[in-house]
Amino acid sequence: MSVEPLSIGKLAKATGTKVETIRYYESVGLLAPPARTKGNYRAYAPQHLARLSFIRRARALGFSIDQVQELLKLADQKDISCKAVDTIAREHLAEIDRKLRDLNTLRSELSSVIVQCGHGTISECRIIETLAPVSVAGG
Amino acid sequence: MSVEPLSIGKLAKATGTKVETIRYYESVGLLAPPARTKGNYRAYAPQHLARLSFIRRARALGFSIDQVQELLKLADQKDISCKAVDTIAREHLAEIDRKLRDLNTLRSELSSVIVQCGHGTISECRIIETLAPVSVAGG
DNA sequence: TATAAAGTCTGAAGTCACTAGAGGGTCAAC
DNA sequence: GTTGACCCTCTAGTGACTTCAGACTTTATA
Repeated sequence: MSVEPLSIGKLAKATGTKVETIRYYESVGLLAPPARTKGNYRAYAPQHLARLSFIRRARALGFSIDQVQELLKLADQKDISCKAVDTIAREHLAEIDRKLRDLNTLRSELSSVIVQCGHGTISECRIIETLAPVSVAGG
Repeated sequence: MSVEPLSIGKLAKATGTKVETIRYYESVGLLAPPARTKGNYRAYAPQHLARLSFIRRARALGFSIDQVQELLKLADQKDISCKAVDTIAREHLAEIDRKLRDLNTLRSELSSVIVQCGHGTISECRIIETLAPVSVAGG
């Protein structure tokens, strides 16, 4: 049972990506070139959809294109050893944990701002301090 | 008790930023211009350190410079109403929650890869699927 | 005190990851 | 058979830095 191929426009819509960005990803080797129709239109398979979704989300999380490439390699580990997979995964895990910590502290500060505003109080907003690890002397 | 001002190089080192990036942030109005020494060198106060730390972390989390500006405004709410603070904070909170969800799914997939590699097994790596919300038909 | 090395200054050009535009071809629908 | 939406390639523009050139300041060493 074969699946309908997607036009670039439909792929764009399905992933919330601009058409130009998809072509750009192809040009830098992030997304494999799809088959072409008789009229030279790109015809994407479902794997492209999954892959592009992943790329977009990983990019939105602050991973560089090179890092996304590495993560994608993990997914296709055929030509990569278990040890290499492990190393790459561990490195990314450490970075993800840093990001999670930062996001959580930012989140809790923002939501306390919201709560206080809801009560009509403008309180001290300590957003900056939450992500500034160094203690600031003198005050 | 006054605090030693920081040179741009020391500020850079303390925050893991390049000197040029700091000057760039000043040029786009993200970081306030510091005082200058007799020799026209930038002399940063501790507030700059906290602020720059915040900027770097927020950028690493995928917030644009404009968004970082908004977050910084929340911290200086003097000239901004409680309602505006609330609105901006809520919007950012929604985005943060999306990022947290994505990071958590990516994290759990990566750590299961690590566990399996630790046992010497290369299992199916489902990283892509974790961040590709759409179900892929045909297989 | 001289001077070399390291750090800083401004301004302009280069890079990465897109984004928009020009000029033209393809295709479904009327 | 032509109109309009969609697609093609190629080039240029934008945001957020990064690098470079040429000159000045400060610190370390002889």
